[in-house]
Amino acid sequence: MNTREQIIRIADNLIREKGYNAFSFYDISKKVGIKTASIHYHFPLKSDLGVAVIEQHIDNLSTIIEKYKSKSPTDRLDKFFSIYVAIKNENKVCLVGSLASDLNTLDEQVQIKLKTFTELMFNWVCTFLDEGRNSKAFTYEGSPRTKSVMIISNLLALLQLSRLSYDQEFKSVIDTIKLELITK
Amino acid sequence: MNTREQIIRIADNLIREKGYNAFSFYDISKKVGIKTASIHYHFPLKSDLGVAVIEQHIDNLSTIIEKYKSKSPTDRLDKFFSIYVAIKNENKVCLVGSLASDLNTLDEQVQIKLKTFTELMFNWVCTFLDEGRNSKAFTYEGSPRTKSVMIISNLLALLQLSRLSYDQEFKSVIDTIKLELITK
DNA sequence: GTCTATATCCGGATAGAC
DNA sequence: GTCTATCCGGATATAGAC
Repeated sequence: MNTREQIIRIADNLIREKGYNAFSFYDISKKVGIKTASIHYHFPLKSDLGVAVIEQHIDNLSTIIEKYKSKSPTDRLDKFFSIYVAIKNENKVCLVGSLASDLNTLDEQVQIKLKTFTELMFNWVCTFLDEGRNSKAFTYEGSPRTKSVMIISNLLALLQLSRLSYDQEFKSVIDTIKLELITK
Repeated sequence: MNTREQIIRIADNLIREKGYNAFSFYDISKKVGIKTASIHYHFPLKSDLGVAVIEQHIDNLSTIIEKYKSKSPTDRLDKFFSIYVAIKNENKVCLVGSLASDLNTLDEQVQIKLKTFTELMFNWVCTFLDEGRNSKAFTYEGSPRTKSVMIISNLLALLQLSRLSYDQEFKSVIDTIKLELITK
């Protein structure tokens, strides 16, 4: 992994651990082992780094979507859950949840990129919820869009609340979402 | 409203608009019309102000809980929703959602107070969900605790996502939560 | 209770040498 | 591509006058 990629990876972790406005180039410099001025060579502005972090997430999710596009809605749902389980295991929050709270303080480019990423995630979930209902694999009230908002909301907020001592509920929420979708 | 209360009110709004680490004593000083040094007279440390903001929320919620304690579970559910609708109308996020993202950067006293407030909210929702199921007003899968986590998660994250262009879903999510709870 | 003045620190950002 | 050195602005916080 080259320096640029290292910086992105560390920034991503810091954003999801402490928040966008609480992480600094100095934090990164310590972990990468270069000076803050050198980080500016790769990313002139902090917002350039912010954009790059989100683009990395877009790339990763795009790869997952492509890889799972011919799998069953249930498989895609499980993959979706596994993304959040992984974040839970590192005791962080998801990127959207972290940046959404700071939205009004972000540069416009970062806001726009964040909206692109969020749309991608929503469209993916919406698609497999819709297919799943058409194929009778899933049952739920409301439109696929509304249901996707509800499920993504559950996972996003659950990560935030987990750090506030609602740890033990994480698994049961996922189980209940699946139960509601599949049994009825 | 005295100066101290004004400061708390403005800080609350700034936290839910920009995030804890993005608001400053200077922001408040402009709105109150006093200098930053004067704010330190009322709240020596920023964390003292943070604690006071949360305590204000605890007081407000306690009043609501008391006022609604003999009302029906459905009435209490509607009151619960109305809290988030009000926040939505001011285009902000809720206190817990805002502070949860920055949790690891908050002083211990602020973290502890935030946990107290979150517990109060959860216990309230949990109580009327439980009573509602016992009285056959509500039907749902899972424990009252799990369901309360799911519903609070929906609202908390919905406020965050609303600012990212999922505005039009706000009402339909609330409608769907009610539909799922009440019809089946 | 509010002010002026100031201390101190931290963070983003730039210039220019190597 | 990384360094040293530096600038600048912003933020918390304190001292002491009024």
